[in-house]
Order: sequence, then structure tokens, then C-alpha cells
Amino acid sequence: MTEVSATEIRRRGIPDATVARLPDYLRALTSMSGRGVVSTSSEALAAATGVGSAMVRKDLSFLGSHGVRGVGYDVTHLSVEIARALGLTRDWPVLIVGMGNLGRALAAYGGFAAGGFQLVALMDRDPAVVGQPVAGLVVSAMTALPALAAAPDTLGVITTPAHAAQEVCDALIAAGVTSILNFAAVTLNVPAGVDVRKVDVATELQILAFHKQQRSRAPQLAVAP
Amino acid sequence: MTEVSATEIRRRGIPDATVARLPDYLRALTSMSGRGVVSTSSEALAAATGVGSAMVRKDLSFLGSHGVRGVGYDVTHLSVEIARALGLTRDWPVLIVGMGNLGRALAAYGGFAAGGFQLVALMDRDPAVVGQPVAGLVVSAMTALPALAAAPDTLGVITTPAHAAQEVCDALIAAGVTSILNFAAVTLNVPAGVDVRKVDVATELQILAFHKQQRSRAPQLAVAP
DNA sequence: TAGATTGTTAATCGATTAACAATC
DNA sequence: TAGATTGTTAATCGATTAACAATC
Repeated sequence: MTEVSATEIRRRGIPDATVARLPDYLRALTSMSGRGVVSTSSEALAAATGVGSAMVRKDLSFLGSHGVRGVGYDVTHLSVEIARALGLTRDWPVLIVGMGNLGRALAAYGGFAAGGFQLVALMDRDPAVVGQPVAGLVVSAMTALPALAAAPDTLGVITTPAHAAQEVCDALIAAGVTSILNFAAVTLNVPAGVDVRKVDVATELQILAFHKQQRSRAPQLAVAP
Repeated sequence: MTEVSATEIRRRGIPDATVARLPDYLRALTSMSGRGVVSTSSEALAAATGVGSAMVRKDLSFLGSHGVRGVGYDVTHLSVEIARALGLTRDWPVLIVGMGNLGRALAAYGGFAAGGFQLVALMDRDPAVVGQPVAGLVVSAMTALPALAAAPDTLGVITTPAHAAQEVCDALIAAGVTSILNFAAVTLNVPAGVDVRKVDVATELQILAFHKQQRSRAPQLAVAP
């Protein structure tokens, strides 16, 4: 095994796989907190998130040493540390482009504010939609993009049809947006330095179908988690 | 390196990471086909999907040898092989529970039929919603679940609020559903043999925020892909 | 034959798991 | 002290990448 110094880990940062699980831990902790639980353990977090307890401990150890041996983790303290690590101690402006069914549903979704994400603009290309009120905001025209994405850390969400997504993506990048969540069913082409994550129902269903098919063919094997 | 026989690979099946990319390749091929492209290469597929060309070749090799050295891949033939591997040569019945904004948006989304997924039922707990027409179907009551999930390979989609999701999940499983796509912001507890995939906007935004924060702190480093 | 591109090997890298010393 | 649980190590496993022989 190769030696990895503490400095090296800090340089490389928290592993991607760990970062992807931190929101789950945070949600479990928030739920515990709401139920009045003040202290927890890697076993309890494991049960709540479906992750192994050894992995919970390893993940949390990347944030520093926030537990107490023989005792566990303080729910509030650990929540704060995870939120800090994820960058949730500030507000993040969010802008949604594409006010079709999905865009409207997302805009109406309450989960943004809870996590420190603030809807700052809703946009659409269709002049018939521009000016309409949606979720307490007024839909803006695409020409307003440079002004609306003025905040340097704006997160862009694309909910347009697939054929419009690349053009919208280019416009977002031109306006300075470098973090994009893409719901359109296309792979976006972006320059280095732009971070795109995709959410795609068709892909998820296809993966479920694949696993289901595997299980039908070899019913004695357990499903992969 | 450990020896892995061809038999062993067939037993273990296609790696999860590969399965997750197959839908991207299929989509790129479908797009090529629509543009009249009849032949392609691992380089072209790599450019279209943002995956390295070596990985494209390795992924495709798990499906068998469907390319021609020095020539490339036949677009139609490769599409068929990927669709076959994913289990898309048949129709998959899909059932959505939770007819709020998101559930309605998903029901209205056209992408289901295209991929061989067929909406067979929409359900909601609210009596005021039951009976309403949505996307050409009539919303059913939860009591109809056992009958509606009668087909053994029904894929269940949960678009309820978080607090109702576990209960709905249990009901789906009791009705025989073993493949679930969860849009609710909770970790679902399921027995072995049930496959759950989750789609969560808040988690995705938190991961984007984390990366963005990292880049602000060390702007000289490129972003992870 | 010369050029192109696959399929596969081997090396590397990153993620997971099990075990246990440290320590409350 | 006895029991519990973390934080860390080492082993294992799986995924990615680079290189290139095979072959059209």
C-alpha cells in the first residue's frame, strides 16, 4: 500500500464517493435532530443510510475527528461539520432555465430553501411563458441571463427539452455559470472548469430494467445494492 | 493481476460502472442514427459521451465483440446489442405513485415510451386527486395497487413527499414490485432483493456546491469531471 | 502494403471492507 | 475496570487508463 500523508489527503480533498454520501448523512442527522436524538453512532447512521458502518466512520474521518470513542457522534455538531464541508454555511443562488412541466415542478419544490439554495431566477425561451408568475417569481427572457447570473457562484439548472439544452448550456457558461445540473436527455459538451451533473429518468429506468432482467435470469443471486 | 476467465465475467456480469454508461452510448448512437451516420468509432462515441475512448472500447467489449478492427462499429448493430444487454427489447410497465407537481411532470414527460417504458398506472393517496385524468390515464387510489402492479416486472416510481415515501415503498414491495425509482428525499429501507435507485435534486445541488467551493478555494486546480 | 481502429493486457488508481488498537 | 465505539490500518476489490498486438 502506498503511503498517503495527511497533507496529501488535504490536497486531494475529500474523495468523490464520500462527498456523494455526505448529503445522506446530513439528511439522516437532520431527521434525528427533529426527533430529539442528540447523540448517534456509526452503526445508527449506517442503518439510516444503508451504508456500512465502517464506511460511515471512514467517510466522517475525512472531515476530521468529530466523534468520541466509546460514545459516538453529537448530532448537532456533526451536522454542522458536514454542512461546513459541503459548503452549505452560505446561500447558493440557483437559476432554472426551461419552464415546462419539469421546470415548474422543480420551482414549486420546497426543498431548495431548506438546503441553503435560493431560487433567484426562472427563465424560458417562449415569449408566451416570459412574464408569467411561477413559484413567486416572474419568468424572465433568455436575454436577461447575463444580468441574472451576475452572482459568481450561481448554480444553473437546465430543464429544457433535449434539443435546446446545449444552446442553453453554452449561454449559461457565457454568462459565467460553472456549475450545472442537467435534466435534459443529452450529454452536454462543456469546457474544462465547468462542472456538470446530470439527472436522467430514462437512464435510471434502464439501469433498473437491466438489474431486473439479471435477476430474472439468475433468481438465486441477490441483487446488487 | 488476478486471472479472470470469460466464464467468470459472464457470472459476475457487466460491471455496474459499465451498465451506468450504456444508456449514454445508446443515446449517442440513436442521435447518430437520426443524423444518418451509419458507422462510428470509439473516439467518436467518446467525444459524444465525455468518456475516454479506451473506456468506451472496454465497456463495449463486455457485450461481446461487435466492432471491426480498423473500421469501427456499425451504428445500428451496436444500438441493438446495447438495447439487448440493457433489457430494452421488451416493454417495461411503469407505475408512478404521487401525483403532485413532480409526478404530473414525469407522467407528462414523453421519454418513457421512447425507451420501451410504458406508463401503466398513476396513483395518489388524496381522494380529491383520484379519478382525475393525467397524461391520458386516470389517477387510481392506493387500494388498487395490488391489481395495478400485477405484472411481475413492474417498475415503481415514487414521487410522494418524503414523509409518505417509506409507506408507499412498503406497499409497492407488498404488491410485488422489486425495482423502485425514488424521487423522495429519504433513504428507503428495503429488504434484500429489492433494487432502489434514487434521484434527488438537493443531493445533486449539494455536490455541485461542494465542488464549486473547492474551486474557489484552489482556483488553479481543474474541476473533477 | 499502409493506415486505422478494435479488443485485450497490464499498470495504476480509487473505493470498500474487516479488523483492531486507541480511548472514552 | 468493563464495555462501547471511534479512527486508522491493511487487505481486497473494482474501475480507469495507457499501450499495443491483432486485424480489418
